[in-house]
Amino acid sequence: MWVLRPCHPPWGTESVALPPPARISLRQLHPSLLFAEGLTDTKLLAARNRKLIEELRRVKMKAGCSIVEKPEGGGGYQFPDWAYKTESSPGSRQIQLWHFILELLQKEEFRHVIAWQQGEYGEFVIKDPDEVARLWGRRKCKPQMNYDKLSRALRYYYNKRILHKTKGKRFTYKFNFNKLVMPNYPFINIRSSGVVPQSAPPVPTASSRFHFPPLDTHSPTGDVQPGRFSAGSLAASGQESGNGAERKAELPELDDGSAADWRRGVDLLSSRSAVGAGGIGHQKRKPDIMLPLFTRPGMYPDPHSPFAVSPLPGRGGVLNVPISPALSLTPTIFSYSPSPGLSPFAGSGCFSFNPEEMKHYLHSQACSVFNYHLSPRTFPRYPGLVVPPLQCQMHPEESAQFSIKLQPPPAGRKNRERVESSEESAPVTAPPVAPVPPRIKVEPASDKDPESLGQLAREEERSQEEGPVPGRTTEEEKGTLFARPAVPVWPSAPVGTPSEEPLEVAEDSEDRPGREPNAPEKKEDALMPPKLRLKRRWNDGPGAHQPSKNGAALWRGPGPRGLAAAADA
DNA sequence: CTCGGAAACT
DNA sequence: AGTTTCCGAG
Repeated sequence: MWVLRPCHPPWGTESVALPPPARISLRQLHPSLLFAEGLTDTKLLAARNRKLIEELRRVKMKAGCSIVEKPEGGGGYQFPDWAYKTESSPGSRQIQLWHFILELLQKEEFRHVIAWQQGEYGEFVIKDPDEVARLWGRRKCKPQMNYDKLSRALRYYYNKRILHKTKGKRFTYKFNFNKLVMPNYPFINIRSSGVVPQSAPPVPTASSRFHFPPLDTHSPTGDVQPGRFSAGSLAASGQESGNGAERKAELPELDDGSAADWRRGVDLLSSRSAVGAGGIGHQKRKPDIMLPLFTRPGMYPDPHSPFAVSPLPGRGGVLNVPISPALSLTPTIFSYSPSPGLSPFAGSGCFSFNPEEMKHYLHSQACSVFNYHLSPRTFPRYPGLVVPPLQCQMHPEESAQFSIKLQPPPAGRKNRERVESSEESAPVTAPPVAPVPPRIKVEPASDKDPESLGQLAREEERSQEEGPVPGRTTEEEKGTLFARPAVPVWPSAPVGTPSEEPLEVAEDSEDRPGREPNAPEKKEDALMPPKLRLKRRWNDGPGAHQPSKNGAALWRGPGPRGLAAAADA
């Protein structure tokens, strides 16, 4: 079913008046459209509808409306299946902010607005907050959107651990790809997927790569097509909210590697594959592992993007039947497979890896864990593969000692180019890069990093409260981890069995070392109301335990909020 | 700028 | 559920 969402055209000229927020079924506009509902020959329908859809799209563009297609339509997928989060929020089929952010990050033309941060994997900088907000607002038909509001939305991701803030860097956030993508499909090499301009391999040194499906060439605000994402997976955030309601905010640590996630994912996907994958659900079962066909790293324009770029141009809008990478592409030897969350892999289910590749990956992961604040849990367990603790090769700009992170200061708001309505005017040409001052920001990495200590304390507390938690996200444990890498405990029979027990054992043994010193803090923590303790665990800073205003938030009393808003509108 | 509570909105 | 809107506090 198609829905017309009156909205500003993504890249249209200046927004004049906002059409009433009505939803118009395409059927009304186009009675001849056939709908798959209740019909069986979806292919036929899809074929026929495609034409009509094209036509409608044209109409829609004129009207300044965006069309969103539901997966059941059987036609081309406008948004990734998971974007609709059908499992967790049946009614929600709107693009989510983080999807949107990813979209922007993938489009070269928005580099001047938002871009991956150099040197930090998964980290991105909003170079032009106002512009990003504007784009977001346009996408969501919220003309009043501004960075303040947008950033509030982003902050909501902290607890969900989709994002976290890079402290000390303005407008800089970081995706928790650890949770979202990386651990799941480290070696995926999807051939014939499209180009993602701002993309690059997950980790600088990794030859492993995966491809983010191509975006529509027209608009990243996707008014039209964010691209062919895998239809199947991505219960991503959905998992948190859906089945994992209980653990949602309460036990966020579980998100990261619990076998439960795996199972959940499997169940989830198997149950939805029929719908989401449009009839190719059967593919999900067979993770054919093939032998390598690697390309050399370094061909990627942006080594800091978690996404690899494909040398091949996308195949346009033709529908590739999406499959569920979470299932079909996940090598079964991965005993560790956390939430099949954000796994934007497109359909041509062809990926490969080999031991060499694995080694690369693991090394890279090691680097990532340390340098990029990923969780050590991102280490998959590979039988017989031991990763030497610290032998990461790094790119020149990242080759600083582990204890020190060198980063150019973010282009501050003042530094950044004031592009007036760049959207309309600014051609894709040289986004005048803000002249980066010669200053170099030197961050002490581990020991002074308050996160580490606090985190450790919280880890301790957690294990007390919740018992041995298999799926902790122990980002900041990296220090310990690398100082004294635990002997990896490889599950004995991992192939074909997402074993959990061995994993947990390994997990535990890994997590044990060096937590004593934090006992005091732990008690302090224990005194804190549970709710407060939950917060900040992940993105914690020095002030993590200070009883901020939080709990005793000011009571502003209820009251119609909309009035004021309506007033100034 | 950033954080996060609260309430409203979709 | 996922924001959007507002806002006080750090």
